[in-house]
Amino acid sequence: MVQNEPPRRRGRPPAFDRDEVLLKARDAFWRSGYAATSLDDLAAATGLNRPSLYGAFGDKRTLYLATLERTRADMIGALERALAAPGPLRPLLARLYAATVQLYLRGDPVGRGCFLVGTAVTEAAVENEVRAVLTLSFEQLDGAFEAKFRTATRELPPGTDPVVHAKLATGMLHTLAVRARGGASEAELQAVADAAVGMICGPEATGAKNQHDL
Amino acid sequence: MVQNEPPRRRGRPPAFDRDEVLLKARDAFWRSGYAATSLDDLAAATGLNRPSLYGAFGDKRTLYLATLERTRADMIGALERALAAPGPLRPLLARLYAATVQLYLRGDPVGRGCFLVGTAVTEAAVENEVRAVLTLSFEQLDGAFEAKFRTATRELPPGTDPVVHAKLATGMLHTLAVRARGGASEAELQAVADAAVGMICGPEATGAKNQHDL
DNA sequence: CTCATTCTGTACCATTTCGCAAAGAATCCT
DNA sequence: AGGATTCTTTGCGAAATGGTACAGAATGAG
Repeated sequence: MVQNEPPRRRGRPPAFDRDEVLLKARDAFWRSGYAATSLDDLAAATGLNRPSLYGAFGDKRTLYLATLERTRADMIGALERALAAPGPLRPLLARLYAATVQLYLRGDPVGRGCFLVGTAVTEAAVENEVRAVLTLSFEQLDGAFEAKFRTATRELPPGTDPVVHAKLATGMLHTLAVRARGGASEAELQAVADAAVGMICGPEATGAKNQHDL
Repeated sequence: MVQNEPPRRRGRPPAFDRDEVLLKARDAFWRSGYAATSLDDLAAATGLNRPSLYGAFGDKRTLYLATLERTRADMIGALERALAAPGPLRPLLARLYAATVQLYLRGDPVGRGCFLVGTAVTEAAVENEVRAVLTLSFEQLDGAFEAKFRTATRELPPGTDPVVHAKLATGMLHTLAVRARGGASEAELQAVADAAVGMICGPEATGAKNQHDL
């Protein structure tokens, strides 16, 4: 599928790895948001100077859209991989949310949360293309949870609607993202993550085989 | 309590109402976010020119903090009023979330969501004072829900922990805010709101008096 | 080797942005 | 009325910002 023969460009070869630069640019946006990140910031963060950056990715807005789209794809991929893991649902979700907490906690001096929620949500009200990425990512998050829940109805509270339940599961990711960027501690975030798992799977069965006994 | 005798300032009286200006400035920030809103935008939105704005509220950052703090106070006030309304819990929460949906849908061309989530979350990673307001507002949201849930345990699923449940209830506000700014339709948001109420109060009892029967 | 091609780096430009100085206008105090 | 005080307005200026022109460097083609 993939062409392992890179088609030998003509002139001087780029001195940077396009993918690395994209991720470093994303980090810069992630810290301060789109509007507050200048081209100088991006140049410093990536190691390229402005004209090279411009030549490789176009203007600031286009570069930002590229980081957004890249992140959306990464995120959905990671979620689908996590949801496809074997084993019962409850620990699977516990791992998923715990990993999310760890991701959102990264940053200095405070957790940066989710790149999309932390930067694109602000721009979305004004920038249609940003909003489109956001919309798509939310649909895909909801969709991935929904598909998983359809195949795991026996591990969910009886009468659960997978569509509705999926929106709750995505919502828990949203609140984790927002809280992390608000400076919540690891303990707080983990408490929310635990609450999310309990809410989705129902109260843990401790001894009694029917979880709906008092 | 309140001094109804306004203490007669000395010189030329201001030609604007401070509160109105603050709300108009908030609207400007609400649309485009903090960093993307220039002083000229603020001047145009409020009707004041830059030096007047500066004289009345200090620099852009201080003005933004004032709008943030004002919004936090308004929001908590509205939430506590809604939670203090008489009557059973389920319709109370339904009204609360439905009103939130309507608020978050306002905006053009797309719902602006929550002012705090839509603008402060981005800045919070870098601006300590912004983060402080955000932290406080989240604590107060959690706290208000928790207090209500403590007095309404009989209307919640058995074994519910008010502290944990409150975080879920706040989380539903977060996802509504984020989704609204992502362009979600009224129907989508209302579906999330309904899901939130169902999640918090447990499955609706239809006919059977015990909601835990199948 | 020479030339075309592509990337890099310096320098530059136009615009925007924040902030302020200073003069003019409206009100209060005496 | 006259001065003190506070707000408004015009206009300025320093800095930052996004973007680009152009010369130089590194590579492939012939």
